[in-house]
Amino acid sequence: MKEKTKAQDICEELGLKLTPQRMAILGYLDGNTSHPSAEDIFAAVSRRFPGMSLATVYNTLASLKEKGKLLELTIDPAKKRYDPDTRPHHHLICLDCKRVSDIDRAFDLEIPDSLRNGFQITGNHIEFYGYCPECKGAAVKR
Amino acid sequence: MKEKTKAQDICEELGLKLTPQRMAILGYLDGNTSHPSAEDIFAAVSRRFPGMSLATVYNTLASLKEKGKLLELTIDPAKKRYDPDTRPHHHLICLDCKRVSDIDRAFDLEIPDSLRNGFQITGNHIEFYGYCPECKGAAVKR
DNA sequence: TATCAATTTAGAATTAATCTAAATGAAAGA
DNA sequence: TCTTTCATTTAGATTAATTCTAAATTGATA
Ligand SMILES: [Mn+2]
Ligand SMILES: [Mn+2]
Ligand SMILES: [Zn+2]
Ligand SMILES: [Zn+2]
Repeated sequence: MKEKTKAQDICEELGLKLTPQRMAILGYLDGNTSHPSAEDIFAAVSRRFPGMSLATVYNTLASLKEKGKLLELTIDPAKKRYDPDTRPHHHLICLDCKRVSDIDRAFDLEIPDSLRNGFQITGNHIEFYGYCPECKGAAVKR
Repeated sequence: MKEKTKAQDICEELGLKLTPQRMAILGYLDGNTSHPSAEDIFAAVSRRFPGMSLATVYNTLASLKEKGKLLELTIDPAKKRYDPDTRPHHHLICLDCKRVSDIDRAFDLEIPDSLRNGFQITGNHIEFYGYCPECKGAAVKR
């Protein structure tokens, strides 16, 4: 009997056709903690799958995001970054190289009604800023 | 004797020339809690100051940001938003209309070394998500 | 195997933001 | 007040991320 990949599982669960392009993108994203941009994903997947279109990457990311299988991060001002880990967690971004790292810790972020400005709050996300191990050595220019 | 505006004070402090365009932009930003985009600022200031260039808005925002007199927020995925309140505080964004509101409350966000992934952490910012008073009524579509 | 809607694709279009180079003008000194 | 200079403004071109379009392809179903 054939093994069923996690990529296949996700497509079946979401009612999406199993195309080779999707398999490649989902395969690349599975367990990926690098928070890649659309271009990053395109570059990586194109290597194994020449002829693939950047539009397909955007299409696939849109489907996954819509179905709640992918987070779109706005932490990098230059471009959107994507995260296949949809569990609630926070992020740390290097101000130099823009590397994004996970912070797996829960915080108590209760806000009294008096400070909610009438909003109904549904979620939160903490952005931590700093310098990654590779960049903090080059502290000369700061 | 002439009154000195806050806009003038800021330009003098930063060593910037007092141009009418800058005065208008700084005047618009002073005390503004709407977290406007560059286009928002351009639209508002153009009304009182026709002929103004959008490039001047971007130039002025860049100077202010560089000198630490303005925060650039990446909370809105579509465009950068600006905040003349540079004191540390957090934000609440309406998922419908993208209105951004302040959260003036301090949180204890200590992270043990073991979870820092080798990063040197210099700051943080919490994004709260939800629905503003105007939008939460229209909860039909959710 | 035939059918058809979903998907992929290349390229055009959109949009936020940056860059360029020429014209302008604020400010400092004569 | 007049000159000079360099920061600033400006329109328009450019870049880069993302979205859109419409035609070709293909996975799934019968
Ligand atoms: Mn993550
Ligand atoms: Mn604010
Ligand atoms: Zn780094
Ligand atoms: Zn709203």
